[in-house]
Amino acid sequence: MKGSHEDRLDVIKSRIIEQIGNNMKIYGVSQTTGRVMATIYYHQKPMTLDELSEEMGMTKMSMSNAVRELMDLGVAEKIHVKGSRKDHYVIEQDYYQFFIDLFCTSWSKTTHAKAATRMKLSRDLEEIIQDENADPETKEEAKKILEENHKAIEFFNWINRLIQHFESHEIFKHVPIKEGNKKRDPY
Amino acid sequence: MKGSHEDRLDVIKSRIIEQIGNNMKIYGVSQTTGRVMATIYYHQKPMTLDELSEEMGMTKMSMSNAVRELMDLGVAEKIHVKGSRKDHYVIEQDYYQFFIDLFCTSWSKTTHAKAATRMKLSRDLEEIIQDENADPETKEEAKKILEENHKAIEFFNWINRLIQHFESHEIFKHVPIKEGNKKRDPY
DNA sequence: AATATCGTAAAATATATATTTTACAAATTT
DNA sequence: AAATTTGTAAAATATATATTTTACGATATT
Repeated sequence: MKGSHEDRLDVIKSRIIEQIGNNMKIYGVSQTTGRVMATIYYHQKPMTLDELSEEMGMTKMSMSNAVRELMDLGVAEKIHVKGSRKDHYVIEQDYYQFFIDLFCTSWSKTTHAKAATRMKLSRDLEEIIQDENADPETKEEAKKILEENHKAIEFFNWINRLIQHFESHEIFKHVPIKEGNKKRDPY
Repeated sequence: MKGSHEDRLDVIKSRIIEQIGNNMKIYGVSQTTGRVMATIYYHQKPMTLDELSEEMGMTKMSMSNAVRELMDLGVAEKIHVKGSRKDHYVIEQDYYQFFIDLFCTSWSKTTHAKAATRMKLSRDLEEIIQDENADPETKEEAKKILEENHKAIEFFNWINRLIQHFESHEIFKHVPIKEGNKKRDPY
């Protein structure tokens, strides 16, 4: 009878971990990576690749890939535990900061490069528009695209400002975390 | 000489479309769907599946899948053009509204269901905690998970409020679109 | 009513992604 | 320095996703 409760708890835990794995897919990370993240989170202590491998029944290599992805996203950190040769990994504990990290990493990754590309294309378009030999119809279309490009660049700038709005936690002033978690304030 | 400018314009156009296709991947839509979206957008007129198929060099079936995905995300709309039997598709023209549609659709899709699951699990945990036969250690862990669950539910609520913050365009008060596009106001 | 057109479901194929296996360099212990 | 352990790259395999082909019902046209 005693064991059945533990079993139920394990079921609950694995369902939560599974759910988080699915959730993470919208952030653009693979299900496995999401599960690794959740596993470390619920373990409450830093974990090694071998522990993860054991716990999840997958190869160490997969775990290595997953934690790298998490570190790239800025939500996992490699820490040294003295007495052990193995790398240990910890996960951002704050849900909101976690969200911000994921959101901002994936967004800022694109905007800069994309805006730069657009600007380059805008210069090409300008050339066509300036060229006197260019066919008027072509020029007309170039102008339209140039305008679109301008709008796109403006939009990328807005995204950047939005990222800042989140990173600076300004957003919480306008969409407050209602109750609890007061300790996040010091950020 | 005249043709070369047109060619250059085509290159620019296809690069932009390609870029948008890549961009969209972070929103969780496939590259093809992103390209379809960009193709319709830059075409400036409603497009049919056959036109898209022709333009993109892919089967009509693929186009059908893509536009359905876009409609599910709330960024494309099927319209009737009189005189034609074929369905025509249009794309949300406003970058910001487009962003909001994508963001909110993908987020709200998860939160409701996920919060419900968590609440159900919380009730299961309560049962374990209340049960006098349960092992104290197990109870302790159940309490911890229950608390985590509570935090998660609170977070989902925050996400919902965040979605509202975007859908209501409140966000623009705090992260304004600097210049131009004044016509968006009436939303 | 017969014929043609349109859109999409279902099955088949092709492509991309995830996972494991194998191999090896770098660091650590003996 | 030899042997062991750790983490990861590269290649091989397995799995999932995207795309096309085929087939067919619904609607419109003749």
